[in-house]
Amino acid sequence: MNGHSSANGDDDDFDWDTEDELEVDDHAVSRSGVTVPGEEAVLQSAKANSSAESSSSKVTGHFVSMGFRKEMVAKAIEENGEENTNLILEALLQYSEAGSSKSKLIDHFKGMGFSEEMVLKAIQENGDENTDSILETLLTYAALEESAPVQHADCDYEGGFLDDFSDFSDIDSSSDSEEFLNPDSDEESKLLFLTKMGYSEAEASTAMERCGPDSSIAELTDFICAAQIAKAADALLPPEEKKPFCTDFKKRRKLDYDLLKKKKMKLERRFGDGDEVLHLPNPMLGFGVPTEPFQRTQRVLPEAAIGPPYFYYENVALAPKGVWQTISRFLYDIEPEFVDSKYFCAAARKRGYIHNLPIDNRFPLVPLPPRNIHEALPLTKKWWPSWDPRTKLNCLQTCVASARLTDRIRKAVENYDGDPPANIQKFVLEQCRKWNLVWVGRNKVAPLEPDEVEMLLGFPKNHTRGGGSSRTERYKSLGNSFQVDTVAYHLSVLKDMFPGGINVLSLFSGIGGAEVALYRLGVRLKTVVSVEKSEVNRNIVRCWWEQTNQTGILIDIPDVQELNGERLEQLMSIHGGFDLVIGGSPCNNLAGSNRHHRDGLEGRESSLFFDYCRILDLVRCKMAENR
DNA sequence: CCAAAGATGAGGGGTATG
DNA sequence: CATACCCCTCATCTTTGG
Repeated sequence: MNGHSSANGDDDDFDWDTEDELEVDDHAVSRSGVTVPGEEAVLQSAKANSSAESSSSKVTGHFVSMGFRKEMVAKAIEENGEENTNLILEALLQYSEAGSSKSKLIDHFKGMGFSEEMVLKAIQENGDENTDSILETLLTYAALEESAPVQHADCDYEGGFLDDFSDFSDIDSSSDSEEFLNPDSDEESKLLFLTKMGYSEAEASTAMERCGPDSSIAELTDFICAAQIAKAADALLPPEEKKPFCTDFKKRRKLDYDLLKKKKMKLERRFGDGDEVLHLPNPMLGFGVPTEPFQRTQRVLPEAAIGPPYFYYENVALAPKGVWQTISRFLYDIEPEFVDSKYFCAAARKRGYIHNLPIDNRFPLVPLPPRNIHEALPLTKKWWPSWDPRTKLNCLQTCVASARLTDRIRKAVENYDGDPPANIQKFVLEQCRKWNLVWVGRNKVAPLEPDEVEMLLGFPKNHTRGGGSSRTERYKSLGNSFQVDTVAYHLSVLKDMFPGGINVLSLFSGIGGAEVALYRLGVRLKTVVSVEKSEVNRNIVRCWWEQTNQTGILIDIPDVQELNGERLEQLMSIHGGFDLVIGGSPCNNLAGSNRHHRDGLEGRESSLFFDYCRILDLVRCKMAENR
């Protein structure tokens, strides 16, 4: 996780570098992929280092920047010499505290068919945090092995690039280099800094010329990256795919980026052929829903998956390819249960759930919520035109339609006495489906009100209302939440098992979907430790907790990073172990509606999934110890 | 008058299904 | 091939509160 984790504070604080940082990641991957055709990658970079002035400290710095302790690195270098960074890395992995999770990562990629050597190399280049980058690098290696070797002479930048990138990637989080990022720094110091980062003087000065004297270090390195990537792309891509030179730097950068993205997709498709594909069930009934006859009451859990504690993980079903395989792999290879909440309420919500709960003797919350639009929103029935065939709403999302759109629809429809012509109907229906609009008057559609969303999702009315929550925030929090009836159905098996109540660790709690589900099931909440970064959401849960006269204790923690082994141990010794670890990690880098950063499980927010795993592992270890 | 919070509107593509 | 769908982000405008 990089320095400014999304778990604390909003992204707004870091506007200035977010985009660049992400792009640099991608550049680095593709660049390194091209400049490193064979197995000498590591040696090569080591050589480049030793030719630099203070090679030993640079090697040390490199590994320290990867998150290893300085003493450890020193020990590893002493044992293995500084020439073979591969050996050093291996040694570090062995005695690192994070060794277990790293070897898990290595195993993960080895399981995908990559050689250990390649995997280690890729991890070394990308760090162990960004598995997507690692995968991308591995895919590039694989592609390069297949295709003709790339000429080395083509690239002037090979000198220590790998290590330089690691150094650079560190700049954002290392406070003592902040001065260099100051756009006011004078030209000489910028030049010096760039060369210190390993770029050639020629590159640095070209970049300064092109970007102007006021450009920041970030802009300059971006430019250099783009120049390098352009070269790399030229070498990699067949001539017909080359784009004409584009003078607009930003545009050009985007072009290169898009090209490489496509390339990656192509590779993944080819590479993924051998892999098993995880299909979403159709209809999406999971192991069964209360309203349909299909039901599965038995399954065999992998040995490693069996609790305590019970755990329950949720995320969007329609994630990019491979994401659910990865999630499942990290959660003890349990088969995900994909369920569409349209079988529980009047709105669709396709989600995947991975849990180790029993699946027999489930029961639903009563009363069963209305399952079509007219029952859920009776006032719309009067105005619903016969040519709108919808009976269910689409997924309730975080944003709602603009007034301008509903106005356009009104104008389009009110021109006609009877039914509008087919093309108008098509347009209106398209927009209604896209924005979940309902008919609230003659020729009048409208987005759902927040309290209607609360009802559809199974929350008490006004659950998110007031207490400092704005309208937009309500939509956002609700859109990011559980459908309570669906989750409650899965959790219902706990009721008989824990008549005295349970201790819950609720990660990424949001507005408390899990807590509300358990409460509505009649499961007593003894202790709830709730981790949620949004203060507004924490207040919502706190208010709900107090007004429902809970007899247990609610502890809220704002930052998931705070929940380390020590803190967990403390909590568990005071309150007893946890019976249930529950949470849905952020989906915004997985969700289809995200136009900008649908980066997969390694995205800035969605990568918090790995914190879920980390914490679950810690709880499991401590629970096993105390048995 | 200003700054900050809130609301608004514009905006693409991956993945599955037929 | 077309079609449907998706726990969305960003820049900009508007409102609020001092």
